[in-house]
Amino acid sequence: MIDPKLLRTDVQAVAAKLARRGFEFDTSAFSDLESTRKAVQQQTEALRKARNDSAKSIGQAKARGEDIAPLLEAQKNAGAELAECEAKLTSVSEQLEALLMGLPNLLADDVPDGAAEEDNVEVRRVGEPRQFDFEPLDHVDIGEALGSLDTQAASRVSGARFAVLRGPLAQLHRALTQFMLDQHTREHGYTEVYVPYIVQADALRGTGQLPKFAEDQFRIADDERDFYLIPTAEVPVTNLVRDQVLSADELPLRFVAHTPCFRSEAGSYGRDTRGLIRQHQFDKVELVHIVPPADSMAALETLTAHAEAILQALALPYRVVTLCAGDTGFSAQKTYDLEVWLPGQQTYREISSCSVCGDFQARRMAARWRPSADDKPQLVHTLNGSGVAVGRALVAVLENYQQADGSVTVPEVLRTYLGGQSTLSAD
RNA sequence: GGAGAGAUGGCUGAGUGGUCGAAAGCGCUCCCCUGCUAAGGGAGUAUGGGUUAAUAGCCCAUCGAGGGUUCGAAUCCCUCUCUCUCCGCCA
Repeated sequence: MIDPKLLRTDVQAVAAKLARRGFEFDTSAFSDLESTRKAVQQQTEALRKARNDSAKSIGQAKARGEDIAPLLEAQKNAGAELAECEAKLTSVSEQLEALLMGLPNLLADDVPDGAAEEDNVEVRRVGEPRQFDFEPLDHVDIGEALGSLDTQAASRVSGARFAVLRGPLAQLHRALTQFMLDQHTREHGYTEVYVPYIVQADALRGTGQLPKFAEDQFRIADDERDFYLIPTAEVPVTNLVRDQVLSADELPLRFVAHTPCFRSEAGSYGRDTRGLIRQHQFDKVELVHIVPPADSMAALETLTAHAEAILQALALPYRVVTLCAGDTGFSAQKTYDLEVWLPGQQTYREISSCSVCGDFQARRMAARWRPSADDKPQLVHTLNGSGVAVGRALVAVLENYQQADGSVTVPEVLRTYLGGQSTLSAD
């Protein structure tokens, strides 16, 4: 959530910044609502004070043993007006809240202009795409040749956009996950956390998926319960600091979690229908930082470097792009995408997205810290990034390490996780 | 699933329908005293919001959450959530 005080003091500046995203902010609607809120709140509080004062004097009169009947009589109708005002205040506050919750974060100043994906700016390329002396296949063909990727079985069980991995690919998938977790915990100093995969709406509101992106979520609701499957570990992990006041020596917090992620992919019909690229369920190793405000921009570089380290260790060629204004996500101030080279598709595809959110999520979930014992609680800054998406890493390994005979070389760093195997091949 | 107990400020823990935003203790901060990391004395110490130049005052709200009764609710009533104990079941 954008700082309401900033909106009150300089709504035009906010509108101008939001316009960079292509977001049209109706400033007059906001200002009208806000001034109504102010008037109604002041009226309500004045009425409450009057009620409190008179209740207090009734109490005092009674304590002195005086007759309070006339005082009670005078109070008789005071409640109605207050109740009316309170109802109006509630209604106005809810409208204002809804409006605020629907506003995306303000972009960092150095985010490049642009409307969509093609306007993203490449920051650097790392690694050289391999030269093949044969026509490289895409991961679906490789996986099926290995007898390890079975989309038909998945569709029998669960329908489209699911996959079943067998044998070598299931193991490679597990090896990748293990490797990433080990790298982040042992080399990068992260605390591994295991978190719920099912959360309540408040958690999703905290990180920004709700209320605006309800159609992207998988919801589990019946008469008694209402849950959502997590679309990313960012949700349960970032919400670990919900309603907390952390002390300065607890920061920064760096969490890593491996979880499945569930996305409805509503609105992506017909897109990436082949293979593992876009699934309803996929695994991801997620990095989350909780930092003092002054450190958040530097932390984005650090976090991104940690994600890159995974691709470097796997010797996968990739590039880093800064998302342009129009492509940057709702909660982010600034985002770097890591795009891995996929020889089978002759293109770079997103495999990680690293974002700094400033105090946007922290304000939504009241995540705070106290710089020193004398200070008032202040909002922390939050960051998250994939380190990295496991399914897409699997795709990248298959396509980059494929051999002419249909086998797949196992990247060095994964071999210890596969019992020393150096090659995956069909039995 | 059955039975019971509980939810109060950083922590422990009192609390009566009215001067309770809340005793006391601990912790913490500052000051005083003390010749030495002890003891003692004093003051302060929740969060959010409004107003404001103000992290000064003043005002409103908050004693798990939401409703209700009342002139007035931490205190009474209802619903819900969570925690703990015992039994059952279970990976």
